[in-house]
Amino acid sequence: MQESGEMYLETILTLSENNSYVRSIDVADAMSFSKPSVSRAMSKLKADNYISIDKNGFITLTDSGRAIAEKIYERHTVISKLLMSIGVDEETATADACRIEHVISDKTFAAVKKAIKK
Amino acid sequence: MQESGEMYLETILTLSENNSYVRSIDVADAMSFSKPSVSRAMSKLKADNYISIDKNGFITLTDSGRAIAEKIYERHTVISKLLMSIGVDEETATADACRIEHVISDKTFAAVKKAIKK
DNA sequence: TAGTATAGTTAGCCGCGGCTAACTTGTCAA
DNA sequence: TTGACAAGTTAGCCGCGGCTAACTATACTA
Repeated sequence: MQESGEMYLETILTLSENNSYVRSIDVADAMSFSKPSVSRAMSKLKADNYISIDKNGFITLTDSGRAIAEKIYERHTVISKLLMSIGVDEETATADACRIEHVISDKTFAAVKKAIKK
Repeated sequence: MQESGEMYLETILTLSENNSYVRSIDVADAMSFSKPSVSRAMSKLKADNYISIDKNGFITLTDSGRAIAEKIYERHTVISKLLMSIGVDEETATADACRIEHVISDKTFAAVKKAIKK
């Protein structure tokens, strides 16, 4: 799983929470990517069994896809909060969290979660 | 400046501190990259005036190259310390710092430096 | 019913940044 | 002097992940 795949899954998850369905075009709009870029990405995610797509083009996360999406989303929220707690403005914190969330190890994230509780 | 360019400059800086000269082959060994990969990267860094290479193949950072290398190196050390201070083991902290150092904004890094003083 | 808008796909381009194979160049030792 | 090793370069391959152009298919509307 590459960083880009994680971003697609995370986006599908957040769109799912706010809408009754998610299509490729919704992902494309949300991420400001072209339709073909998203179409190809969805094909790969489907081939790897991270999402399924019904005959209407409605996208749902599989268990393994959801596991990744939720993992990344949790990191996103925790890292954002951590950054804001040390004085980073929300916009910057969100943008940076979006990049950090993909590159830190499980060990480090566990330590961050522990630290933020105090 | 891409992440890979930053890594090359940072590596050249650290090699410079420990050795009397730095050649492409030293960078290749340090980063476990092939000679051609480093050769091409050095050509680009030289074209963009981040390094100069003398007739012996000895590489030195220009002012702009050094500025970037030192910026990244400072981030590396600060982030490593931060992670270790919350209980991450040194190896993991170093590896993760190596990735985080390239993706955080100046604003966030400033906040991290401020926070770590306390 | 015909025209138009929307969604998706296919084909193919690009820059990035790794790689190998193979060549050149220079140095040093037998 | 020659042969071998070390360093660097050139040419070209690859996967990644964006992109546009152009096509198809569906559905709504005039």
